[in-house]
Amino acid sequence: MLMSVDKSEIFDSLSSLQFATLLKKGKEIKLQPKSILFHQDDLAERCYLVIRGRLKLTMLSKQGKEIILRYLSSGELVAATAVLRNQAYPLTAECVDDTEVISWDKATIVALMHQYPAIAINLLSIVFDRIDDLQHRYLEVCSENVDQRIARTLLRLMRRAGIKTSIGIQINIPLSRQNIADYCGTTLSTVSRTLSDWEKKEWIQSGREKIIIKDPHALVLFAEGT
Amino acid sequence: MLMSVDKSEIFDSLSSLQFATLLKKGKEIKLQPKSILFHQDDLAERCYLVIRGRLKLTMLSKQGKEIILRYLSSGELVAATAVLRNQAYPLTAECVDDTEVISWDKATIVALMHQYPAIAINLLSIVFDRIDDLQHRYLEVCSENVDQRIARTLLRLMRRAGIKTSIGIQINIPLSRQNIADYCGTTLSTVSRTLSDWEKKEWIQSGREKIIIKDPHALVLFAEGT
DNA sequence: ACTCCTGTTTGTTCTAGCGCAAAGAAGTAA
DNA sequence: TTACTTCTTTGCGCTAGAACAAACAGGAGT
Repeated sequence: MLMSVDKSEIFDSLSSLQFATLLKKGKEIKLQPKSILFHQDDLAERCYLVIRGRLKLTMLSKQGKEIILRYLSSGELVAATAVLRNQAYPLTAECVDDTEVISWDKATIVALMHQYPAIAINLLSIVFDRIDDLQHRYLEVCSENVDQRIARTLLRLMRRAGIKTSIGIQINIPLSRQNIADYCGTTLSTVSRTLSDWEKKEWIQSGREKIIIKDPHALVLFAEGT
Repeated sequence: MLMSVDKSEIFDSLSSLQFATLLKKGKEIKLQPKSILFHQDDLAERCYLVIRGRLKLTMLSKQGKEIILRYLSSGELVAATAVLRNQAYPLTAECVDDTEVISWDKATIVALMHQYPAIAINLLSIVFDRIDDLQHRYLEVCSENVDQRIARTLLRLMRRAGIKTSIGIQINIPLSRQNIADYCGTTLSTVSRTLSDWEKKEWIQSGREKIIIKDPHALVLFAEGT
């Protein structure tokens, strides 16, 4: 199990001994697919490191529309900042697969950060990635049309969760049309139409909750608006 | 001058002596309105603390559309994360008023964070605010219609830069219709139409680059979709 | 005063893409 | 097998809001 976690950026400069202690201080939790790790607006008491599986992070708007902010996989940390600030979770974390996480409470995390200052600095680096990602997506949703955004979404997911197959790179997350729509701020029908179109062009091949990208380059060009 | 800065969150738990040393280690820069502090895609060599005035942070999309990410005022830090990671600035910072900033290079910032671990932790807190803001705006742009977003934008700016006047709360930033459009991902014409409408309803009063909010409550209700 | 420049208003046209709905396909459980 | 549930495709109408353009207005400089 350690194998899969020790790549985690947050604990980069710790020795394996230190890292083991750290894991021991946390609480291990196993979760079923579709179970909720925590709900948006609940008070953030613990933060979580994904050990195995995948989490889907979503927000719900006042009008009840769900948007997907990010998929997390093993080695990634969630809710650290909310916990540090004694705030409510700003989003909901739901498992997509069988998932295993380790959690720490605020006191432990703060103590750890003072003991190993590198943790805070590494955490900054992670948080910056999120900002960067969000800023770009915000830019996209403000300045690009839906099809381009769908293309970028597929590419993004491919990079984060792609596995090679004989005919292309498959996105290794069960992903419905609705999910993609929630991910890039559009509707199910539009995604379906667009994907059908790309399937005809042989850029992708898709089935029920399954997408294989056959021609990433074509998608990139399309996303860039050419 | 220190007066205006020592509220800055980042250096919360430092003594005034420590804080003074810190300021001395930085380089002071004075800038004219409309001058550029740094450009998107330039290599990030220094980060900046605003002492006086205001910065406008923008990103440019590949298609050449500008979006406004945030206005910064005194006591706020920008580009710390980009500098820490030796990356390019992900955005452009432009002065809106006469502005004064202090800058540090990477080596200094890193040294400071190791000397005073509280800085990194405070910085985390700031960065989290940005994420929170961005996530909410992302949610809005995905799930709300333009008018609602314009309302939220005005309210947001009012909270960050509002000053009381006899007839309402004025947004103390020179703000054109185009700026508002860039801020919430729409077009000049739409903003103009919407504001005209609200002016008739006496929710706001506006002139050239000037907006006074007369009825914040009405705007809140409208933004919530009621 | 006049001119220039930059911002604002408003009209008109046009289309991307949303909303709704109905039918089809792929799993799943009995 | 059948019945069910959940996902997907596709058609059609409709409207929010973008795009373009022309006229208008407020400041700054001379």
